[in-house]
Amino acid sequence: MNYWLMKSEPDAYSIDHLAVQKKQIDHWDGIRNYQARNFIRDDMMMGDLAFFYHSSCEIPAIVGIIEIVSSAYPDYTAFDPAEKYYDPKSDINNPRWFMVDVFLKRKFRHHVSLKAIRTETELQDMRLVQKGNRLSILPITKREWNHILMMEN
DNA sequence: GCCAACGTTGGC
DNA sequence: GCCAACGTTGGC
Repeated sequence: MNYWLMKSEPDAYSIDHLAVQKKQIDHWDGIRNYQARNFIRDDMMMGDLAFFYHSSCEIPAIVGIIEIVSSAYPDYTAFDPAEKYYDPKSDINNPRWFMVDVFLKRKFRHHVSLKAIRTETELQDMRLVQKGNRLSILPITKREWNHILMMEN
């Protein structure tokens, strides 16, 4: 059982987009970074929990909790030239990119902003607050997970 | 819109 | 394998 943080730009896909999906389940597509790909393909497991993080927006923040409800499978949007994240180098017989399905467990009553996270001495080791971090999938320790849950209240 | 920090690409 | 050029991410 692992903990993660998963980033999405709310203009492209926010937690409310997930909330209106049937059964509140959707696929998490568009990962086009090898390190993030390796995390979801090799380390992510069904039952893992993740924070849903809004990036590149007015108030970057953790906005809810999602559960991983599939194992990793090929990201089929990479095969479709009409898709934004089409990648001609991803072969259907040897897929380069993967995705998982996620289920919305709950939206936070109070968002936990990046700004607030930066002020917590207990969270200074998080890659999220370190300089130059661009990874869209980040592992989180149980200690960090619990601390952020505490910050919500 | 700016820009720092990466990651990727491709010539050599 | 090196590295300059280029593209992207994401906070501010």
